Amino acid sequence: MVLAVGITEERDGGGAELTARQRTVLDAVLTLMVEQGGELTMTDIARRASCSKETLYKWFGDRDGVLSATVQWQASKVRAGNYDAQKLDAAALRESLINFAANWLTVISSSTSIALNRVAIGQAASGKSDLGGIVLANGRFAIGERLKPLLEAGRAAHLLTFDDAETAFRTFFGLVGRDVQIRLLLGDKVSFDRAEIGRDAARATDQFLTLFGSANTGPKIHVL
Amino acid sequence: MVLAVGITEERDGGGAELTARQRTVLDAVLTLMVEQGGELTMTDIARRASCSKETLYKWFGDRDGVLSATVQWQASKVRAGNYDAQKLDAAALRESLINFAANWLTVISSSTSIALNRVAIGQAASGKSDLGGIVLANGRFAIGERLKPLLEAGRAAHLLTFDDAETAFRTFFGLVGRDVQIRLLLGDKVSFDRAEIGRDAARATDQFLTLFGSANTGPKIHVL
DNA sequence: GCCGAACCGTAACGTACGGTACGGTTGATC
DNA sequence: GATCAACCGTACCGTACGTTACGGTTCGGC
Repeated sequence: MVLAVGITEERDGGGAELTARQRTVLDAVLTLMVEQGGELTMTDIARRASCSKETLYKWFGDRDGVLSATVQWQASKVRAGNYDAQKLDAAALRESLINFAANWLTVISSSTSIALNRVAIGQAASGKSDLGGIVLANGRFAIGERLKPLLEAGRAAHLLTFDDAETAFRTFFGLVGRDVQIRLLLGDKVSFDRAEIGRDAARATDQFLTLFGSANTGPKIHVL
Repeated sequence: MVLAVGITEERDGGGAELTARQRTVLDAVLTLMVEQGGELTMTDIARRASCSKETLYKWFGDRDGVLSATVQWQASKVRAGNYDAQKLDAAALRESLINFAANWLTVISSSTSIALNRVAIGQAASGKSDLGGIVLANGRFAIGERLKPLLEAGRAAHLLTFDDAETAFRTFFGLVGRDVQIRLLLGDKVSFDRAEIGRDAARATDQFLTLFGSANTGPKIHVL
């Protein structure tokens, strides 16, 4: 729950201690990020959120605090439920993996995620207040921790074969994401509707099962 | 010689028309990007390059022009030779793929590439002067165009099976890059020495061959 | 040796923006 | 209805930085 945020910074992680008003302010920051990219001034934020700059500074300390709180606020909204896999057979495993993949693709192709990652990357360049770490912890690493139990359940059920869950997950990550995220971050217009996401998720999952599935339980049809 | 800085951008691609002095200036910008991240002021650049700001503006128009010229200058240096594959057998194909993968991993994990991508992504957020497009064209898409002939030669030699070279390449891209690039861009310290790159390149290649290799020519040993 | 072009170093200008101060308003508490 | 805290809107301040201007120096051509 509490996110360790580097050496300094020990803000709460989930936004649980934010007032409703503060949450609406941070939502305003989010929409502003999406609308005009990383270029948000404190004045912009104050105007959009209909609050005074003084209040912003009182609540969040400085501009960096506003950005940091916004990233964590968004992160706290993304958490999806874990898939606890009972009665896991090959079909259930495949379906769960496809769900994970589709979910992930939906997240990274959302305009909110793109804007947030851009801000965090821009910040990572200049070094202060580890937004990149927060985004990683709530994106890449969070999904890894949520997926690993499923992979290990698959292994326990003799549906998957691998030594290291982390390594297996990283391959899954690569098969699902491919070049999508970097292209989106660099401004490439990638059309990505629901149907396409579903197809990609299934393809990535079947490729993953080809690589890591036990001999007797490969995918039904290997779709290239 | 004079760089057009208009709406549409129709700059020359390679920096072939830059004078030696201009190239050293752009190299100074590159090292500055690496050293202090996206935060470079015109004064910084002028001081580091031992040139006057007036000259910078004369040569490149404005700050954006400097950044854009720098990105293209770096891009013009990255082009590596194509692999023309004669007498292609399974071993040669595998070796070429591993070379591609290792090369690519080396590039994306270099501090220059990271700095450049960060600048381009930051710019992509604000919209003006498509640095993201330039980086994509010289990174992701350039390597795609260089790899496809090899893939198609592999198919012609009945070593690979796929319908669409683009799709096959994107899977290869995902297997090679996995989460490396996004983690590096977000500031995660990923240790990545030459040995590790070699191992990753081989693993990704063997996974790719498992997925796309013809039945009779899989990888020697499937390394998970 | 003179001229002009190119360029360096630095100073100066204008503005945008982070951060602060302050008067006015709302709303809860008593 | 008096009091007080929280907050809005706006004006204000200081500075950093993009951009321009200018005096001084180097250097090739004649």
